[in-house]
Amino acid sequence: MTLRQDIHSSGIPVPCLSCEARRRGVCGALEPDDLAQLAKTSSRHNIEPGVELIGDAEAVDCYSNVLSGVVKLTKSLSDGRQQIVGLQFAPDFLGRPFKMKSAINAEAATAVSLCSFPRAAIERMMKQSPEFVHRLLKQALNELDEAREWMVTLGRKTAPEKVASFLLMIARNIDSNVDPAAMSACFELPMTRADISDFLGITNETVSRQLTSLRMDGVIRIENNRRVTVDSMSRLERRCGGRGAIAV
Amino acid sequence: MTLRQDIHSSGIPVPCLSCEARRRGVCGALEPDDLAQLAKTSSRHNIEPGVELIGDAEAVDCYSNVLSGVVKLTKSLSDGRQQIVGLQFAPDFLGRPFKMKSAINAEAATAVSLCSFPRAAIERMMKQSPEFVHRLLKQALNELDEAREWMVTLGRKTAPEKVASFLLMIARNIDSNVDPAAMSACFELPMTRADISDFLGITNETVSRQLTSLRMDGVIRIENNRRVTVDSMSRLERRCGGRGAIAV
DNA sequence: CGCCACGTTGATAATGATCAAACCATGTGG
DNA sequence: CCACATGGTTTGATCATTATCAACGTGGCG
Repeated sequence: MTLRQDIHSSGIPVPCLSCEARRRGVCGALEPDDLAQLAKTSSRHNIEPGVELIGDAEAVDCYSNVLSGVVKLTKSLSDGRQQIVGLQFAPDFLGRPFKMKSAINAEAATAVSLCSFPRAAIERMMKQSPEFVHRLLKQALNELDEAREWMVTLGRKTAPEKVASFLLMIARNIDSNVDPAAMSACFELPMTRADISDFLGITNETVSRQLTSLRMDGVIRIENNRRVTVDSMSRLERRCGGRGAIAV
Repeated sequence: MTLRQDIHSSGIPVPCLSCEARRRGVCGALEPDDLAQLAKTSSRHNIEPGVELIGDAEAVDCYSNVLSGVVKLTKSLSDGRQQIVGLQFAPDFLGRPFKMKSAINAEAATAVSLCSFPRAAIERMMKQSPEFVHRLLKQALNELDEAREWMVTLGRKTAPEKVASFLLMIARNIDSNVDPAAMSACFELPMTRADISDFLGITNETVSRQLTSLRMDGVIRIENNRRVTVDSMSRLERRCGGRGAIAV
């Protein structure tokens, strides 16, 4: 009864109540009315690792919130060389407004759950809720910052620095319960060595070598290929190359 | 007479009348009233090459439209390694909404003219004009696409491919009067070899070698270090590595 | 004139790619 | 249960690309 009343008074659709996308994602911009309208057309999906979500040069007919898991965004050259140009974690918004065709490929790196909306529903929401567009802008600018951060890594860091930077980034994104100042962290890598190499612009052999090098030096422990423990975050940080921004 | 009436009825501020930012930039989103309001606080500046526009970790107190020239956005590691993470041409919007401090450095690569607005004016415009936010989103997404395109270049292309890709990008951006299908193009490089190397994640020596290699092969001519003529666009394209997107 | 910043060219070294083989965990069918 | 295939991973040997170091050219400018 209390529950029903809560729902009634707040007007927030039940599946949205505990959704991360409402707390930190784009849905946080929406009034209960808008949210209810959007929720009517939404659908949840559980995706297996490796499944392609958006094909390159494919028409985009839906947008999604990432609720859990990791999605990798890739671009490929015609001779097969591939580059991962972004990773999306919950509660990121997946999809490219204003473009009919996607120029990138989205694929589930881990098991992923999505909350998907038809294209038209998102477009309507963009028309009727300025705050929603505002949120989309914020997310786009964050992704832009991240992309540029990785451009520095791709263009100017050595292989050891690249791998260290990658581990640090994953540690900070995957395990949100680990606070940034923590001494150590333990987590599952969300992708294979080959994926990591496509992310860092190096070969999987080099990734492997750098990981064993970090292991030999006692910076990390590798439990079973995927599971990694960082014993000393500060030592890992020191291997990421110079600080991103020049100290003031 | 007809002209005066146009101006009067449209109510567009005089300096904005022939401004590229109104035709293709963010100001195109604004109604005459908004435009007039914004124009009151705007100021134009001519900047010399090499002048820093936004310092890393510096408070951002104004936003600008690029009216002419090229602005380079850079990020640096503390040991001096530098990466150019973006180039802005007219009529791009310069500045990072929602953040007090810039994480990147903006510097005039060529002579640049700007139309600048105080921070508060832009924030007000974002509140009162949803269409303006809409445009900012579009620009941010375009910059994101470009950044990701360059991630592929940085991570997966060889030095010769990088230099060819760079020339192609410049040819397409600088000389907007050259239609994309043109056979040849002639333009001024907007930056030094060192800048180009910071953009491509290679050394200036390598840039130089690849340029002479292209010159030897008759793909380009180098008039005087800065001035370049591409004799055959198609041959240049063929040296950029596989097509960005896999053909359908 | 000679300085200075930028650019080119050459010789050598190092980083990371490539090729190849072995390894390991996992799942499958005899 | 074990042989065996499979995909991902590790490790080693060798090679290629590109960085580094150094010298020289060139054009503008006090």
